[in-house]
Order: sequence, then C-alpha cells, then structure tokens
Amino acid sequence: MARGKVQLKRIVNPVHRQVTFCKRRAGLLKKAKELSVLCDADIGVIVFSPQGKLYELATKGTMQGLIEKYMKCTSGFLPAECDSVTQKHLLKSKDEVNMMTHEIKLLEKGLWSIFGGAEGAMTLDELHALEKHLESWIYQIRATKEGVLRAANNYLQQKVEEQHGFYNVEPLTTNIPYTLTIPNEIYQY
Amino acid sequence: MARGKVQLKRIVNPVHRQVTFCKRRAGLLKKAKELSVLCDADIGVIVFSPQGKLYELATKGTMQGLIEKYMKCTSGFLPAECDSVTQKHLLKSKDEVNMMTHEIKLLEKGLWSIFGGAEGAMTLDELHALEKHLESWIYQIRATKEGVLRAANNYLQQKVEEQHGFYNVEPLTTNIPYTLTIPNEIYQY
DNA sequence: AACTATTTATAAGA
DNA sequence: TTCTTATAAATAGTT
Repeated sequence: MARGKVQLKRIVNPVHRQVTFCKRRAGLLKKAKELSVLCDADIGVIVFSPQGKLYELATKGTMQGLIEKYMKCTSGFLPAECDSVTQKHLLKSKDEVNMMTHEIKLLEKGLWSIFGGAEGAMTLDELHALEKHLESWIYQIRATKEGVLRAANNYLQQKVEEQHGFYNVEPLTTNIPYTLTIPNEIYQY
Repeated sequence: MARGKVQLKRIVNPVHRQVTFCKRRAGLLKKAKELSVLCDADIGVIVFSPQGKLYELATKGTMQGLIEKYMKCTSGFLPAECDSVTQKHLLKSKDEVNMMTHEIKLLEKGLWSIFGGAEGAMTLDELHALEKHLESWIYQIRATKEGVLRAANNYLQQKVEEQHGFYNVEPLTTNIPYTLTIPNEIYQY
C-alpha cells in the first residue's frame, strides 16, 4: 500500500512474500485487537503460513473457548435427535453441496483465466461484439440439464438482454437465489 | 484514523460503536483475505458482536476444516466433545454452504466484470484474446460427450498451466461427477 | 450511505 | 533484518 499499488495475487518472489506475510500478519492481528477493544467484540484469528506454522489471536478468553462458542452458534439449528434416515438425508445433502462447491470453483477459475488481468469495462461496440460469443456460450450452457451453470446462465442471459436493449451500464445487483435457498432446503427438518 | 486520532478504548457512544464495528469488521475481513491471497496463507477469522452475532471468514477451505487443522496443531481440544456423527455432518455441510456462498459471490463478481459497470477500457487485443478464449471454451464444451464440467475442467487446467506456470497453481481435480443430483428447486427463480 | 481530512498501514528502498 | 519514507488504504467525523 505504499510505493506501488498492490496486485491482489500471490506474490511470486518468496522473499517479498515472506516479508509481506510478516508485516501484514502483524497488521491483521493489530486490527483485530483494535476492533475488539473499540467495539467490545470477541474475535479470534487463526493464520497458517504456507509452511503450516500457526499464528493465532483470541481477543477475549481462549481460542478453545471461542471455537466452542462458534460451534454452538453454527450448530444452533441441530435437531435434538436424528434417526438413521435423517442422517442419510443429511449426508446426501452434504455430498450435493460438495459437488456444487467444486463446480462453482471451476466456474470461478474459468472466469479468472479468461478475464483475469483484463481490468476495466468494454466500449459499447466491444460489448456488442462480445455479446454474440456469450450468447453462444449461454446457449451451450442452457443445454445442460442441471447444475450450477444454470444459475450463471440465467444471470448472463438477463444481463445480455439488458445490454442489448439499452447499451446502458447502469449497475444492477442480481441476487442469485440459492444463497438463501440452499440452507433452507437442507436444514429444515 | 481520520479526522481524529483514535483512542484505544471501548467507544462509549453506542451508535458510534456500532458504525465503527461495521466499518472495521469489513476492513479486518478484507485484510485477512488480502493476506491470504498475497502470501498463500490459510486464515480464519471469527467475530462475535457484543450482541453475540457471528461473522466469520475462512480464506481457504472451511472454518470447520481450519478448526480441525488448528486442533491438530495445538492438540488442546478433543473432538470427542462433539457428540453425534450427525452433528459433525451437519457442521460440515453448513461450512460447505458458507464456502459455496463465498464462491458464488466470486462468480458473480467475475460475471459482473464481463457485463458490469467496470471503469476503464479494454484494448482491442484484449478483446480479441477474450473472444478466442470464449470460442475455445465453447469448442471444448461441444467436443466432449461427457458433459460441460469435464470440458471446462480440461480447458481450465490447460489454461492454468499455460498462464500461471510461474505461480505454482494447484492443478484442478478431474474426477468430478458429471451428473448433478441437486433438485431443480434450488436454482429456480 | 457518501464524502474527505487525516491517520495508519505498508511496499520498496537503504 | 530493521529503519525510513513515499504512497496507498483505512477510516473518524461529518453530511
């Protein structure tokens, strides 16, 4: 953040990376402490270096205590009892979620490899030219029956239609619904 | 840190405290993400507001995974304390949902960079490269009988090797199932 | 939720 | 590594 804008990518030079790791790790922990004090928050930070070395901070109590608190908080929806059938359902859900995670990752990486580094917007003409390619892409994606790609498809299609109509780059936040839907689907028992 | 030096004490005014909590919490999580990316570190942040509301971030896998890693590292916590198998599965599933949500946001961000209101201009060369990438991807998708995911996977792996050879990017897994079993309801608008 | 005047964090250099 | 310093980022107070 000084003497040069930082690129949000893994620092290639190992020396630079190590130095930055030290500096920023200290900065992160300092920020965590400050937030805790200023706002009376209970904060835990766990940092593993690439070499597996652990650095930790728990602003109140211990990390163990914080983890237990975390467990309780995240498992608040647990049913008191589960029969084996329910367990199987849960396991199946877990597998499906897992699969989606992998698929989403693939998409994310794809976007990065295609568009990474090309920061910035395109002109209207460029958008127009690109549109045809994306329509092809969208068509292919649409042909698939299931999957995470479907969500991206819907989003893209909607966006393309907008651009086609108005050539207007007005911001539009599109809420992809499964952010909310999945937890409900999986955990309502 | 602006318009006045900050006193490292609990902010008395509840409104100020709440605002600062929001701002600094966001800042802290951003810093954690940056450190993780820049230095390839595995970082988890848990924040409890004074009201007990949980905010969390796990930069690589899941918080659950990070906690397990932490446990191993410190050996200070016995998983036996987590009672049922079901609970474990549920916790994992929940973490995966979190992670997925995170990935989806990244995906949205990527899509947004295609269509959205990003500033600046894309050069013709970049556009040209972009077109080729898309065509290539679409070609891969068509060429394979085994499904769009595998195609993307192969293509992406290829691209990753081409483009990021210097950066030591992990290879993608290639054995992801092609057929999805997730019910449609999850994706429907 | 935006806007700036400042403070803080930090990348690069010594 | 540690210190310095120029700059980028974060953010406190304000609107």
